[in-house]
Amino acid sequence: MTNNSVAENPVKETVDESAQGRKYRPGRIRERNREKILAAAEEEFASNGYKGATIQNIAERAGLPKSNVLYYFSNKKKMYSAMFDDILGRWNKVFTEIRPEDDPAEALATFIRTKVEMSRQFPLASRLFAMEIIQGAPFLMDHLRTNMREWVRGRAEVIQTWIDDGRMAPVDPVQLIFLIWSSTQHYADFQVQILMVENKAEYEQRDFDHAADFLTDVILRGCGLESPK
Amino acid sequence: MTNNSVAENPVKETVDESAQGRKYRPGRIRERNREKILAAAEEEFASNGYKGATIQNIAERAGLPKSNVLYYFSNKKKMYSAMFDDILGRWNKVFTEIRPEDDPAEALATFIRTKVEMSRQFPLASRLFAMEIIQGAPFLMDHLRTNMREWVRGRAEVIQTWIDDGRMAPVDPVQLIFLIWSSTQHYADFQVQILMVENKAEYEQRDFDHAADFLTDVILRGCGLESPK
DNA sequence: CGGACTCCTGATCAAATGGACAACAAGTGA
DNA sequence: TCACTTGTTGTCCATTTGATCAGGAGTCCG
Repeated sequence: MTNNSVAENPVKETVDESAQGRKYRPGRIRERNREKILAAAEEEFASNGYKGATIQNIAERAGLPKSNVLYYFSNKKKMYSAMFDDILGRWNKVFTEIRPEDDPAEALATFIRTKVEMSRQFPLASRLFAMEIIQGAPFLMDHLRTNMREWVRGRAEVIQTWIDDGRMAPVDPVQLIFLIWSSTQHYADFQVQILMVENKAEYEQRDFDHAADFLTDVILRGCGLESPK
Repeated sequence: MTNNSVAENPVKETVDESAQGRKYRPGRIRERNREKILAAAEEEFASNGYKGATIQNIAERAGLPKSNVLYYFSNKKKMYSAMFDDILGRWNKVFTEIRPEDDPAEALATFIRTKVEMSRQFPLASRLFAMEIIQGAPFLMDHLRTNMREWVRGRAEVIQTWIDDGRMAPVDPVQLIFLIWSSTQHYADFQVQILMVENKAEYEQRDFDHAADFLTDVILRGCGLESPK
């Protein structure tokens, strides 16, 4: 019936549907509980996938009775969508702009570092996104088709002008974006594997710094650029 | 009770537990149905995750009654494990060996191409693996801790000797393996996203060739190497 | 053909789960 | 304090799902 909001407008402010026609301003209670629930939902959905996650578990993680959770999000699907609205909103605020007049090396380095930083700050978001895509993106299809496609094309064009101006090696710009995307995302998504292989219990800040250094170094050189600084 | 075989020995021949103490040679029927079921399981688990997958759906995909599926794999967990045994076995057969005396450029190029080819040939396997890791690798933990760790360390050592001999730029070998891993895996795991961004309906062979070319080009140059041939 | 084993499957069940609902509590502005 | 809105929660239910089981069909071999 009410179609999920992610598909329609991924970044809009998510107004809770059960507050329709209100005359009172919605108190803090609403906001606070919404946040608690969404945070719990991120954990639960990331650990078990959409179908595997249960409202009961989300409720427990949030420290609320199941009925109360269902009061805020009338069903599982809406909760999942609201969660992605949240995530995509957070991401969009951080996503780097690049311009033709920027220095290629610096711009790419910033992009890489920003994405690694996002893997550090929002690992759950990254994993949720990955799981959605892997499963065929039933909820994010529209977002990919519109916003994401435009985003990639925009950056690719800029990179292409850099290439045309002989400011970097002639590499496929779209592939380059995928490369940066995947290699940075990897630190969040495959955390367990990385930790296991390196025999560590958990990440430290310097692991991310080290990763970012390595990636900028190799990828920039791979593009015929000198790492800045 | 019977612990999952993946953890114990990822590559062993998976003998079906319900054929114990047989005096007759197990007919082809068994083998054929096992394969049908495991293929169906790959699809179903990859689409819905472990918890989201249902035996009923797997049965339908395999064209068998649910009871029959449960005759071959007495429960869901064993089916999931058997599936990973299968996958890891397939992978291990393809996994590239590298030696100190190899040419770095050629060895790395081969590695990259092999992994891209695996993304093309076994996209479901790749996605299943990714989902497992993202969800914390409850089933593959032991595999990561032993086989995978050794595998990475072995290759990293070889790469390090290349570096020590001045045959390539001094980059962190383990990070380099992660980079290759993630960027190649990406073509299978994020297929939907890539197709959507590039506005294509499905992959063609040349997409993989193009991707492999791009990755070898950029990564090798990033390691201070010339692409071979 | 007959026994021994493998293979197949419909019926059945207990547990889990998404969600509806109604009664009740708390907050809010006049 | 009153009227009205928002928030809370226990109870209940239909469905789904993993798994069991018993009986029967098919296959193989002497």
